[in-house]
Amino acid sequence: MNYQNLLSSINVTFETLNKSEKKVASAILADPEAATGSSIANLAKKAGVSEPSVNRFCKRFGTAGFPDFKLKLAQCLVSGVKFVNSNVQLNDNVSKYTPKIFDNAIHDLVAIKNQIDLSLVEKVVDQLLSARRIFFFGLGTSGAVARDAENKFFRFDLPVSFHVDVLTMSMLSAAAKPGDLFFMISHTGRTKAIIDAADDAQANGAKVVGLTTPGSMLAKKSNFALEVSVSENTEEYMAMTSRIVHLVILDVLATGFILRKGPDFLNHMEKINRSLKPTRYKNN
Amino acid sequence: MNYQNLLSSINVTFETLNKSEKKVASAILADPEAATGSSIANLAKKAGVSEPSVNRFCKRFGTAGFPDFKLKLAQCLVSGVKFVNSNVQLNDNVSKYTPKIFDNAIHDLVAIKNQIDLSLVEKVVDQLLSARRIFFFGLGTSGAVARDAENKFFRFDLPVSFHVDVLTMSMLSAAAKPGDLFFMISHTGRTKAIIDAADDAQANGAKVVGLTTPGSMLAKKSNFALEVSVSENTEEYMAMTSRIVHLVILDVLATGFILRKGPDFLNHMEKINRSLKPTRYKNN
DNA sequence: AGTATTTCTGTAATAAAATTACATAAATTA
DNA sequence: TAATTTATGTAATTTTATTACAGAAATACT
Repeated sequence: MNYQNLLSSINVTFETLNKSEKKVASAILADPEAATGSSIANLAKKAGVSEPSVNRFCKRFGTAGFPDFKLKLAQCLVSGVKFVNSNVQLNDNVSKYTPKIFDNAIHDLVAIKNQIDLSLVEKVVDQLLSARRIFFFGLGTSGAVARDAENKFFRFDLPVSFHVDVLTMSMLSAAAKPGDLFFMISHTGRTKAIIDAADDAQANGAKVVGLTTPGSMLAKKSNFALEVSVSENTEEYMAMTSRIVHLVILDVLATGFILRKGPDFLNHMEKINRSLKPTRYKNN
Repeated sequence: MNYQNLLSSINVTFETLNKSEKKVASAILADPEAATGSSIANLAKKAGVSEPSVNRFCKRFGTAGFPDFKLKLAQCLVSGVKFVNSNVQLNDNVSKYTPKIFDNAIHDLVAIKNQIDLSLVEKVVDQLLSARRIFFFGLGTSGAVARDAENKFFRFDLPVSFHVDVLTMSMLSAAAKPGDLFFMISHTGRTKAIIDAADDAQANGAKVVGLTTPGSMLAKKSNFALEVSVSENTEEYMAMTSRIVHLVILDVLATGFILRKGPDFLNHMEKINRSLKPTRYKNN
């Protein structure tokens, strides 16, 4: 049992628990923080079960006993993986919604970190290295991600551009050539302009990388689909964690690119960084 | 006492401790992991002191007692361990650097989540609510953040724009008026164009919010400084976690804004979301 | 349906752990 | 050196957790 995910273990196995264990689980899930601070008697009372039931519950989840359980629970709370009850509610105040927004982002990053297909990352880095030109396409929120990507990759000494204009996308994909890499960013993976451009680019022999939801239309049409699934219900209040994950994945790809280029390449980038000096005031 | 740094607090204050406290401190520092698992009797024996001495030690460091101390110690170990060894190395392969990039982002989000000044968040939300116009300014990486912010806030039924052009920034800040809100995004907080614009805007009676590094020039010049300090050395390979944190903070602000507007506002936003439907292919 | 068997859960006893009150020892000050 | 403060340990008390066991509930099997 991985104690980093003690809370989610409880969540996942909830239905398989028996009556009193369910009561204990509910009491803990309702307020995990509080659980780490309370005594076994207290928690038993809160859950409406006997103390030994709580103790048995702890052992069932692979801990030595109640104190050990509290310890592991406390640790798993720190790492921020508190994805229980982290939906923003209409009556939340600032001290409620703020950690929730953070927790959602953290939770999804942890999840994708563990799920990401490393060999696929490697393959996409290969593509980036061998591309003759790179285009980043994105609309709406993903437009900002595309812009961020361009801001990173233009330093790599090859023609990179980002586009948020559907007409430009049409023209570029119509004029695509082998050796071109079209990097399509779309959370839904259903944006018409992006899909159409992916089709055209591929028909013209260019390669398409899709950064999108698993199984989406874009994922299916991409030569390389970087699939990112995030928690639901972050959209209502527009805290879309998918774009956060997308940005981090682009960081990973950029890092992979630099490492493959070798140490000499760091000099090239240092040159670029130095150029920023005159745009800044000196410290203090 | 900040329990995130319990271990380093012990380290720092070590010399000021008295004899038996030093013994306890040494025993804990020698093997903090073990300390989290042992009983007070055990630790007392290991340190060569009495049990109440251990108990007093715990209270001195701001914890309720020994069990509470163990809990906080365990928590600080979790975040501390991750902090070590998460720098990308030149000879890292994909399975090494990928989790490191994720861990850096996760670590910083957890840190800021715990540090963020909630009353300041509330105040900035107030400003956003009462602003007549909102401008997001950012350059380079922060330009993408500014764009993302605009993409969120334009839905809020008030004039919002983002700018990445220094001439436009000059003109807008020169023409600033009371009621205008200038939201300046700059990781370094030393970008000349941004600082100058902040000065001008403020001189003209507009309010300035700065999203930047603690104590930076921009922080000092802002009416409201959202200060974000992130781990060093994420810049060399350009995985700048600061922008990730900035985006999440903007999510928090947007969420705060919506919640303050009340449930009716969700309808307004639903209308906006519906407008996207024809731009997308149907599922499957 | 009714009995047997297994699984679950609580009570009460026991054990372990932590805290407190107090007394003595050490250090500091006058 | 005596007075006072501070530090530390002993022992008692209290709190907390665990165990052993018995009765209840659920399940399986005639």
